[in-house]
Amino acid sequence: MSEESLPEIPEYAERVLEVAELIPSGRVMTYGDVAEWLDEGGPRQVGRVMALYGGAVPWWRVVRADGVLLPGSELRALEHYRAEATPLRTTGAGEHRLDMRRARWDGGNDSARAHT
DNA sequence: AGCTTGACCGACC
DNA sequence: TGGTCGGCCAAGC
Repeated sequence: MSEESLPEIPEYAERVLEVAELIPSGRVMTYGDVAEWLDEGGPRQVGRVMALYGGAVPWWRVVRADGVLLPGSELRALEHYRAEATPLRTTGAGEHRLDMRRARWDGGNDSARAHT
């Protein structure tokens, strides 16, 4: 029998979304990191998935490697980062960017991480 | 069957 | 600090 009659979401996409849900509050993962964590696809594939189905998960926790806020949803993202106390940094132009060195999450291996 | 596009990345200058 | 270049992988036209 058929499994689902709802809009078919590729399994790869479901995995990506699953990882997005795993990212703890106040932390972020890059598109590339998610792809590596899944050991499949690439940053662009993850980006595509997020563009299509990201609305169903904490999309603001999946970001670009350079820490630039999601174009078009910067304000929305910024609100979340502030609420979650995600490490941010400000550029010379006064633009808000993520402090990737501190905000980047390795996937659950940071239990003993510490440094201020 | 080939070219363009995209919520990308790292290296270089 | 910031811009450019080449590489990357899949979907659309």
